Amino acid sequence: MEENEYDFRRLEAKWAPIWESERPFDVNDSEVAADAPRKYILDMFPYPSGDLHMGHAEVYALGDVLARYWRLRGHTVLHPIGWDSFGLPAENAAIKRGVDPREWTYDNIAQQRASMKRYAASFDWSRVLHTSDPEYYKWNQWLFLQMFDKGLAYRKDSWVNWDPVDQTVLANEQVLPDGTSERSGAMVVKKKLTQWYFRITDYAERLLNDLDRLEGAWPAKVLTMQRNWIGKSVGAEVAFAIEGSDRTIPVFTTRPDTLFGATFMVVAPDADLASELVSEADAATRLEFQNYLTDVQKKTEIERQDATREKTGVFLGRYAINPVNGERLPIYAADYVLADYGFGAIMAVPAHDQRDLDFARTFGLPVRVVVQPAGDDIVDPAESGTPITGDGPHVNSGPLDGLNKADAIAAMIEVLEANGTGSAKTTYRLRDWLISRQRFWGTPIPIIHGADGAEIPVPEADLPVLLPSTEGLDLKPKGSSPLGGATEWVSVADPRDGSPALRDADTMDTFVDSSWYFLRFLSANDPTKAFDVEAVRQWAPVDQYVGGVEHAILHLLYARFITKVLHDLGYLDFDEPFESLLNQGMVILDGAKMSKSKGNIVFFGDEIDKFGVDAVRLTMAFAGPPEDDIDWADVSVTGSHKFLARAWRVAHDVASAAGTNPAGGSAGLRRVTHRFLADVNGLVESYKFNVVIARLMDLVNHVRKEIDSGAGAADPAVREAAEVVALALSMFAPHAAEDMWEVLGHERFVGLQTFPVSDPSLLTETSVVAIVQINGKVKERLEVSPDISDEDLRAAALAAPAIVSALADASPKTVIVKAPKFVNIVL
RNA sequence: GCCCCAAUAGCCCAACCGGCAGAGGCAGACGACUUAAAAUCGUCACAGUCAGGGUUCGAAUCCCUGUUGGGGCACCA
Repeated sequence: MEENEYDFRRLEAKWAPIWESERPFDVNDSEVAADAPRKYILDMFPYPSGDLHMGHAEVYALGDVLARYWRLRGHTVLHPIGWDSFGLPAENAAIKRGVDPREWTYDNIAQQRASMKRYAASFDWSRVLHTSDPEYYKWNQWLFLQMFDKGLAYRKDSWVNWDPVDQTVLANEQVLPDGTSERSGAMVVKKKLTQWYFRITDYAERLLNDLDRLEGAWPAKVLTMQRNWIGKSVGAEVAFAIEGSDRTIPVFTTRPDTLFGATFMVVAPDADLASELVSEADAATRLEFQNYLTDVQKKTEIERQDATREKTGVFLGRYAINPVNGERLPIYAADYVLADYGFGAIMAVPAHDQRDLDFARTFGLPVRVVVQPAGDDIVDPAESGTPITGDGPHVNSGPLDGLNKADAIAAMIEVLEANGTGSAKTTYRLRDWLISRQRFWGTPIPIIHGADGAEIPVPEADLPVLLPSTEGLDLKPKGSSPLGGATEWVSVADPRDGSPALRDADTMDTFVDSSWYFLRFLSANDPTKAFDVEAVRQWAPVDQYVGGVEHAILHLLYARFITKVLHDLGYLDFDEPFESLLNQGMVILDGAKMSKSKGNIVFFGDEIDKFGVDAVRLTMAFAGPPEDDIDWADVSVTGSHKFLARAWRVAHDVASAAGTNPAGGSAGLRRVTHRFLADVNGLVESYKFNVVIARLMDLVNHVRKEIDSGAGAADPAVREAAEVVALALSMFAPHAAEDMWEVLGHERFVGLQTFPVSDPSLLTETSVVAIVQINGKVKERLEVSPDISDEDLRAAALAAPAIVSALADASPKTVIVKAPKFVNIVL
């Protein structure tokens, strides 16, 4: 192929080695001026399973647009990349093939890294990290110890989510709404196990409140999902005495004002409380309860969550005492009450709660109305089956009678507090983050268990606790960590006195790894600390984060949490990690998600081979708004390729010398060029990459026209336009843009240039077309000066022959004038 | 069931504070170049904005109702 034809293969072969050796996008902190404007642009790092796919192609194309944009705006941009390389797929692959997970992982990383280089994203390759490197996970262990020290990492015995396929526990966040594992797809079962937790619930209120600060900078959808997940609810805690017992049952309610309407009490069958209460009942009741509990535990999550199914439960043979009126309330166990929310027990107010009403109607329990909204058609809930949930004056409620809901709630809390039987209380749906996993390929938990049961942190000097060799180790999931089988590794001396002790054999959830990696990038090669506080001060928080919405809750919530913890520990002076967030959509095909089983996969490598890196990247950005899915069947990579060829040819046609003063060039073309410059910032910053490209195409069309039929290739305005095209195109198609820049006679690198400033004096038109309407219908177009006054335009419109004849002798009622564009004559 | 978002040309998508529905692309038709084709260049056509109602001098844009599609939540006391 000749050198004057656009050939993406030649351009890729030419520029890749130059970028590789010159490293234009590496950031050396010692060379960045203290007052240089900086941007930290971060793309979610990949998990190394196989080669890159089209989803990666999209994130890294879009992230790179933003990174390159900020360089064009004169910022020093940090744009790092690494690999999230611990995790189950490596381990499962290793088991299947009998190899070390390390091998599988680092082979995949090598492959992805090569593809990533070929993709020419402007990454700083000097800061690459892999979370499975001891140099990285050492600091994971350090983080764990910091949290352990503050009581934020702890072990407890609890019902946990167990994935029977992967044979490990899961965090709540990893269980899908249908009760399956987001990893293996298996139906998750509950198991009672002792596990490590991070105390994220301590941060629930801040995690919720600080979402307000992200309003507008994060997608509204993500904010909503996080708010839902945290699930704050405000109400009161009420203690019920139990007849024949010294203990009380605390319950949480959002409606303490309805306490006089409580007619029974329900505890979760799988809560310890239920067993405790029933233990003193008669044998028949105990047996009935046992059978019920067994039934409940056999239910899948889907069955259990079906709100439409008939309420079930058993009477426990015990009574609670209503603290405000002394009434005896029978206590039931029923599975519509959850063991791990609130206190695992509720007061039931059937008149005002659908679930309680359903239960009461099934079991023939009394229903007492205590809120009576105005209106004749209020039917007894016991009859209608519909509870009264609206506001209204309270009745049958002693001191609360006549009060509305808000006042009654406040009054009731006062009563409870005065009696010492309750208080205001807020609960959250969010539970503590279960971080231990019974698998090999993760960060070992740096704890030693003494013979006396003490949990002893591994001394910081002994970090990292390295994963043992897989030699002779059975990685097959068997319900306990494979590390437990590494006898030599597990057996250690107690740091306190040298007596025999055991290492904790579990590894950490890989979401721990990714919860702080953005900090590690800032000093990725520093062996002495997790992150450098000075570098953090310079770069963090992340200005722009780019990645998939599938991490809306998990990763983003955890990263926010860990950031706040590190803030509180004094390491960070900010407490939100990501200032703004862009969620890109998915790449799909023919309306469906690509999947191996459906065989509708578009392969990254194939597309790049066929059309070139630039065309694929351009297509990703041009397809539509970034948050929308891209149907690969709807886009034209060929079209992108054609445009790149067209743009590239324009640079070749330019006949003026580099440095030519554009003044005096075609005013029309200069106006288009400067309009583009005036608009490009706002467009990129509002993520309208597709519009930027459309405008760029428009600009190229104008230059083409100018070259072919206007003032010609020597017009300095043509050079000016071609240079702007090269600069702007560098955000999307770096090879083509870099080559254009060279052809235009400039020193490399186009990606390190800055946009010229738009000259406002070039933007104004010499004349504009004003439309004249009569009753909203366009009747005439007038060519007028752009700075015409309302009065002059009005006069011109009324004097226009077409208007005069259209009006005949009708006289206008109103004339609305918006100079210089618009006149509407209303009759 | 509840909440949120969307719907513009055959297709992907633009349209600022309400002011001529079109920036760009794909697909299409025609023409130039060519022995021919590809490539390239040029020209053209195509919708009245999901439906119905309202506000307004004027609505794709604001409000209401509905339809369709997408997403989130859902026995959380």
